[in-house]
Amino acid sequence: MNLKELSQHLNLSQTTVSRALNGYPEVSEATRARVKEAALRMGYSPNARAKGLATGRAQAIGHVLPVSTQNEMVNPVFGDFLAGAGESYARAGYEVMISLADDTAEERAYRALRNSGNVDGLIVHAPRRQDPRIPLLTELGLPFVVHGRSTETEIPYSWVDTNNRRAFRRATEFLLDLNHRRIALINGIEHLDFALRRREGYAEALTARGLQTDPALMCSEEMTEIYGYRAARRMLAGDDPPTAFLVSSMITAIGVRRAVHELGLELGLDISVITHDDDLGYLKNGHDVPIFTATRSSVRAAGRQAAEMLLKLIDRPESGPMSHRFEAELIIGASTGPAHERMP
Amino acid sequence: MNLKELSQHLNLSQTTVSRALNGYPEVSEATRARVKEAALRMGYSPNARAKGLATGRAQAIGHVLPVSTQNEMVNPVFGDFLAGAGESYARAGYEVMISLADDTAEERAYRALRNSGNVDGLIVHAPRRQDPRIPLLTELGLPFVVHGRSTETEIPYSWVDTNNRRAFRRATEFLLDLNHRRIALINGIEHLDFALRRREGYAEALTARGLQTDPALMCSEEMTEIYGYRAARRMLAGDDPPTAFLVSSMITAIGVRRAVHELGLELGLDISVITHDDDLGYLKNGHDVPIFTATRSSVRAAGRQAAEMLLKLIDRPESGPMSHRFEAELIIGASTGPAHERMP
DNA sequence: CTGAAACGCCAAAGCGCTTTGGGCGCCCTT
DNA sequence: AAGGGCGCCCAAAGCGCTTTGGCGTTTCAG
Repeated sequence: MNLKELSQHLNLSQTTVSRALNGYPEVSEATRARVKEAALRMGYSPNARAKGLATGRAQAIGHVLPVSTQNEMVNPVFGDFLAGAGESYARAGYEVMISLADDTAEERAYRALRNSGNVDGLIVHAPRRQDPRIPLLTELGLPFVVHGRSTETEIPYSWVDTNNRRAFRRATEFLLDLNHRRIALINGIEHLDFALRRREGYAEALTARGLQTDPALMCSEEMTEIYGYRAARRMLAGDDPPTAFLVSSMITAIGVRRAVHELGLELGLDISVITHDDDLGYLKNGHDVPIFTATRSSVRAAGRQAAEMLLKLIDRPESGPMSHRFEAELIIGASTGPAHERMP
Repeated sequence: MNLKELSQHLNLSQTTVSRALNGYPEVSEATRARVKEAALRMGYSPNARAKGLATGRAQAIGHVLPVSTQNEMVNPVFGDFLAGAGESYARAGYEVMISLADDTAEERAYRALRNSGNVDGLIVHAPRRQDPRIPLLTELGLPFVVHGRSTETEIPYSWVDTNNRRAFRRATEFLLDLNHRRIALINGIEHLDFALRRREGYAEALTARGLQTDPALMCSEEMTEIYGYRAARRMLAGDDPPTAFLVSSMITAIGVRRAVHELGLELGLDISVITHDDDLGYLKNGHDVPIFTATRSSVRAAGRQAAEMLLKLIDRPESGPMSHRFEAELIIGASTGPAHERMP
């Protein structure tokens, strides 16, 4: 059932049927009702490609997930981000298109995506420092919102981000206030911008108290459970081990906890842990008593915000680069406590 | 840059340029080379919508994630499934389109998706018992592959699934062999088919040994960490508590472990736990020694398989309903041990 | 040397929709 | 009674691509 058939069935022109369906005023309410009823009854719904060709809009948003060869995993945070964004998209009648972009042919992929006309705008995930995608997309004139930011990118762009630096500075200060001096940082991959900022916040807090960062207490990898486990085991086995860990994700913190338990130590008593908490649907940080002391910032809310922003940007591109920064909340849980000496 | 411009630039017709680019034989290799070179140099890439209109194929696959109002979370397994499927899609030049389908207007949503022409086929996630989407999609003539199966659906359809029943039967038998008699089942939502089958496997194993299922030892909810924690706490606090848990996901098992530890009990010693393990990228079940005894089946592999199947089905629909069943592997980890009495 | 087949290319129609630029009645005004 | 305005509707062009049918030129067998 297409427009032509529907219009023939109604003895109306395609024009009139199209206008009736799309709410244009040039058609009487009587025929509009008649058309709508018939469309519903006969199960008519428009061909999105044809509509897109004619209007020049795809009614779809692209999400580009960088999947490099070393970094094959899809960030578990993505699902929640999408769930948040999806609400806004659905309300505005937009679809979601996912591109798993191999980062070897990045530029060509983005150019092709623009030319394809498949999307009206996109969300850029996992920005790096000086991310080349930002100037590229700006040049291509494709509206986009970055989830995160890109240090050392001079040109203006739209973004939604958490104040990662401040969150990790605060968390570090909290541990310092509890008299911890050997604080380890189990960070995400540091060519990603958020991880960089977290390290900076951590380092700032230490320096402000006259402490040095210790390379032996810092590591940077993909945020898996195993990574947290191994890093904690390794560091705790060293001489002059840390008394506290600052961890980049709940999943990784769970690995740290496993290592701590295996060594017969107790969280919050022998070893303190603060983690960042994205407030994922399937991994809530406790209900009444939080499991971990954490810097919490809902990735779902970020998704919602980014989507709203992008839709606005598509609607009125001149409304210029926008940005929104979420402040993370410091949640005090049972995984932190005052530092004290460990038995050797 | 579109076809017309490119062809004018080359002093060729659109026909010839199109054929040159798409590998048709009616054009000499000399001009083909010339055309390809120019296309590359001038950054030409086709408009997917126009191409789709003309060919009737969208070169895109839809993934429909049911997002009901109670069940707002996106299954964390989805990312890995997509990563697996994405490899196949990319190789065949297909894009991915996500629909977060509200299950209230399911039928209309699927009809509209078909009419929209946005996808050539789709993957159905989270099938339920007697899932109405299967007859609907069959009637619509849209190729699809179900990730999972649908009990009590009579018409044939294509699917990729894990042998959930057998996996949970084996796991239960393993616990029974270790002399456990009070075995709890912390299941996923049982209106989803996979959870149903798991419960059946569990019940079968018990009945085969002359044991009864005990409603107090069975529960069914969304597979979050908190759920595992609460269920385990509640059951362990009851009189005649379980000595073993059979858990539906790693995340939930982590919640169970947390509860067990909080009660001062030790996994594998006081309490045994077997979990299903989807082999997620960010949550590997150990490296040398598995954390949990588990029934493992890679959801990524399932994604790859489902994608291959769907692409084949799109290519030759008459190649009929296909199916592939993965057998889960029973991994023996440190979370299980012989049953013995607990101090009251 | 001729006719047919093969080759290399082109013009134009068509995919399903939107949108421009009218056109035809009818009512209201003057 | 004529003119203007408005409400309602239509025909046709166009979005960027593929594909059908055809046309001139070579090539090669008979």
